[in-house]
This record gives sequence, C-alpha cells and structure tokens, in this order.
Amino acid sequence: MIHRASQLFLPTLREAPADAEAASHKLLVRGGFIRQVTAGVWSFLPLGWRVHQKCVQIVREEIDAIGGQEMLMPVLTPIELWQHTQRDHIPELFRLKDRNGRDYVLPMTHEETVTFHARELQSYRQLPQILYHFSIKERDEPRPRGGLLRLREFIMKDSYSFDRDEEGLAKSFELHRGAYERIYERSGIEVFCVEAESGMMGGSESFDFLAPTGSGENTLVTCENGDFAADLEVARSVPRAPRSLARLKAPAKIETPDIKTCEALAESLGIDLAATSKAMPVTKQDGTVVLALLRGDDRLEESKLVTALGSDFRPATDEEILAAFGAEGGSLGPVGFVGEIVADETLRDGQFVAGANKTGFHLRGVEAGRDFEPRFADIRQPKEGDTCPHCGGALSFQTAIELGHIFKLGTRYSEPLGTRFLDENGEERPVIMGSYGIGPARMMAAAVEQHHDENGIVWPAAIAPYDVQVLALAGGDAEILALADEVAETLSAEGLEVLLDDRDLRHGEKFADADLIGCPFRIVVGKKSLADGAVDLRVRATGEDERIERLEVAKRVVGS
RNA sequence: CGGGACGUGGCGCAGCCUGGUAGCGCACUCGCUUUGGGAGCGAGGGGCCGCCGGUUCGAAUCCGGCCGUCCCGACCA
Repeated sequence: MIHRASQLFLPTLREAPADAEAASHKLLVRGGFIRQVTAGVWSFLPLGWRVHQKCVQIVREEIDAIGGQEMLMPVLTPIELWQHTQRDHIPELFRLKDRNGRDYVLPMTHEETVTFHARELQSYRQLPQILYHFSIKERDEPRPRGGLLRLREFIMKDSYSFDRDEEGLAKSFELHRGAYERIYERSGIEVFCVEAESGMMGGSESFDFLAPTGSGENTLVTCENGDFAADLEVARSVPRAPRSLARLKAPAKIETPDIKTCEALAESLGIDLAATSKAMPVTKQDGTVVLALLRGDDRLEESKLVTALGSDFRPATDEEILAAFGAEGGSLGPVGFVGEIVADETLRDGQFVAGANKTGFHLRGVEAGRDFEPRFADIRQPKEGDTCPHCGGALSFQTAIELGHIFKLGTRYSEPLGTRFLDENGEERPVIMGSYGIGPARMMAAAVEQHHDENGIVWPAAIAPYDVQVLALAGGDAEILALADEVAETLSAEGLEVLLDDRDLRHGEKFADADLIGCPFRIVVGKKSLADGAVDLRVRATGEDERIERLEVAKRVVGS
C-alpha cells in the first residue's frame, strides 16, 4: 500500500499551538494527526485516524482472543435506563431532549445499555459471555485538557462480562487483565497495573492501567525494587518514624496563642513536625461532622477518606466547627470531641501534640486509645521519602495517564435493571458482571509521551501510521521521482505500508516532516545515492543511517 | 465552581497604554533562480480585529455585559 503525500490531507505545522503544553498534544497537532474542534473535542485527521485504528485493531484482536464478541450500542440513550441505576444525576452526564420533550442521555459508558440487552441471557447454560464494542463516550468533564489526554468525547472499547458467580467473574476479570497486558505490550507502551478506586462505576474491585508519562492526571507510585506499584490515591506507604517525645501520663495543656498550623506549632515547641497532629473536620453527606486526624507532616488523601467513611464529604464550615468542637480551626483535636474520629494508622502508637479544642491551646502527650477512641484507617497521602510497604525500598512518584480500567461490578447493574438468569436449581439470580474500558486515543497519547525526541514522534512499530516513509529528493528530477516510486513499489510488494513523500518541497522540510511524523523507517531517494543505485535508510528510533542497494532495502526493512 | 491569562488572516505574534479605519514572520498563489536538514528575489491573494451594547465626528484601541479558549486548583473513568 502506497500513499502519496502530494495527494494527502497532511497539514503539518512548524510551530505548536500556543496553548499546547503536553508533548503529545504539541506533536500530534504539529504532525497533522489531530485538530481541535472545541474544548475537549477533537477530530482525527487521516494520519491520526490511521494510528487510532491500529490501536483499535490491536485491542480488537486481543479481546476477540479471550472470547469477546464485538457489537455496537448506540450513543443516544433513553434516560430511563440511567434512572434505574440512579446514575442519571452524575454531573458529567450529557443530557438532551428530543422534539417531543423526551429525555435522553449521551452515555459516558454503556453498562446500562448492555445490561438491558443481557436480559435475554436467561439460563446459566448461556453463561459466561463477553460482549464489547468500540463506541463514542460523552463526558461533560469540568476541565478537558492536554490534547488527547482528557477528552469530553472519545472512543472507548468497553467490554462487559456476564457470569453466574464470583468465581466466573474472577476468571473473566483475569482474562481481561491478561488481554490488557498484551495490548500494551504489543503497542509498545509501558504500563503498570495497579489497584484503583471504583469511583462512579460502583463495584467491588478495580485495577487501573497507568502509563508513566511526562503529562497526565494520575500519579504512579512505584518501588525501586519493582515489587510495588499503585495509584497515589490508593497507595499505601511507610512514612519515616517521628522523633518521639517524652511520654506523659496524661495530656498536658499548653498555651499556644496565634498558632494555627502544625508547622508553627512544631517550631514554637521545638519538636518534630511528625510529632504533631493535624485535625481535619469534615461534614458527611448526611450532615454529621467527622474528625479526620493525621500526622502533622501528612496530607489527607481524600479518596481514601471517602472509602473509610463510606460517604462523600466536604470540609466543615467555620460554623460547624465551632458548634462541634467549641473552638476554632487551628486548635482542634480529638480529646473531648463527641463524634466519630477517623485517625490515620500513623497515630496508632506513641504520643503527639494535638489541639485542645480551646482556641489558643494545645495538648502535649496525647495518646490514642487512652485519651480518645478513634477508628483507624489509612487516610494519608504517600509522599516523597516514604518507603515501600513490601520491602522498605525507596518509592518514586511519576506523572501518569490512565490507559485502561477494569472493574468487578458484581450485581451493581444487573440488580436494578433486572438482568437475571435461572440456575440449575431453577432459582432466579442476578448476573454477575464486570466491565473493562480502554481508550485508543489515550494509547496514542501515551505512546507519544513515552516515545518522542526533540524532532518529533518515534512511533512504536505496531501503531505507526505507516511502516516506512520514502522521501523523493527529486527537486523536479523525473528520474529520481520514478526511482522513488519503484522503491515504494518494492516495499509495498513486501506488504509494507508506505508513505511516499513526492511533494515538491525543500529537502529540509521533508526531513523535518519525516522526523515529526515519526514512522519507524525513512528511505531517502536522491542524487547522492542515485549513481550507485542505492538508497539511504534511517531508523527513526536510533538515528542510524545505512546506504543500501535499492532492491535490497525492502528485505532489510521487513527483516528488522 | 474558585484563581489567573488570553481572544487581531491557516499557524505564531505586534498594534491597544496615548482613538484617525490593520501590520510582521511562517504558510498560500504566480514567475525566475535554487535544491541531502525548514532557500533567495520579485509580484500577489486572504482579516465579521470573539459577540452585543455604550462613549465619540470617528473604536482593534476607551467603558459595560456576554461568549469562547488555555493554565492552576476543586472535581472526575
């Protein structure tokens, strides 16, 4: 297959748009792969669509290989389905009405629709099943950004497994996990499979596939010894030990006027910041005020607290704080507080300084279990300097993109939508489901983030828009043009996809575009090598040049 | 939703402070020269200056409102 650059819609740019930050954003726009239509909504130009479709095909092959059955479900969806699962009020959900005033949603994922169809699975004999499709998802994200990194409209492969029991679900889940590992492996993208939060999907267990990148929205925590990887939001880690204080038999009140922060407290007392405590009063959805208690040098990990509380929460207001503690922020503590206290595990042992619940006073020698009764939970955010919970190795923190997410849903959707089957005993039971998402556009973005240099993209071979670019440095010379054509034909005959740059441009521009577009191989046909019937082959990734007899070059490319 | 910035030809920007009817680089078209890493000369084409309103003889420029886009945060698969 040969495409001639002179006839393609291939608008490359010398400069990146001013608002682009991420490398993938800049390079995909400059290379003529994508263009923005409005915030978070992008078109794939022909070159970008080729890459996208290669990602899609890899995903398709791997999901087919685990028994997935491809189908297609619509974007336009009656809101009733979402009302059944009570997801109709998610803020990110796009809604619209038809001319008769009937309500619809544009789905952000297709659990409702697929579960609706799965009502036709009525017997255990028909299970298990894996159904999937590639379709457009719509999410009214508050802040789309970074080109393809975070979109409001995007194509996702979402598959759904239907099993009769948890054991079956575990199998379907493992099949997907394996398929995902192979997808990223084939695509040349480095990912870490980590435990994740289930968020708005509901369900019991989920894994994220995080690709470390220069830009992104997640933070990947990994151990130097390779035995631990997690998303920051759920990562456990071991903080350094505090320099402990002399033990007191009972809390001792000390006057601390004008001290509002743990840092100021530690400094004025001349003690370790880690020997202080941070009181964070929060209000749950039902209106109760709960005290979250952390070590003074730690930050609260909100998603962990949500899990611990089993409820969303917001910071308590000043009025709520005064009513619940009888003191102002800055002097709050667990001792004497009547209400639920969730203390971080770091406060289980030893003594620390805490607010006295009297404005301008703190208590020394506060001890959990003796002076107050908390519920312990891991609610701190890991930080630089913490160590691995498995081996004590050093942890590193990297920006990452979430490339895929797999969930055990259980009966979260089958129950409300009435998707049940009969087992051998004639008993009716809800189908046990899993859902598994992966975004080809994010695969593209991650691949670019991980594989580029100052001149442009260095596509992994499996998802490059073309296998090889042939540059005809003709300058109007018909002989060279014809020769480039012939070279392209021999490559094509070997089954390679060829981009023939036959445009009447400066040589420098062709080189620059070739580097930018980033196909694995570049073959230059020009005067320099014409005399001896050779061409110049360059490997994009290494920059290695090689002069090769022109009839041999196809074999050389295929062979590597 | 909070904070900040920006909106002038396809892209990148200047002009705005101090009002007088729009300019630069790249790209594009034509001609000649040139050609292994973004050429040179010459001649051209292309702009509702985000939108609406106000001030003024006159608004890209001043004032008000709105919209859009980006960044940081909040939020979020």
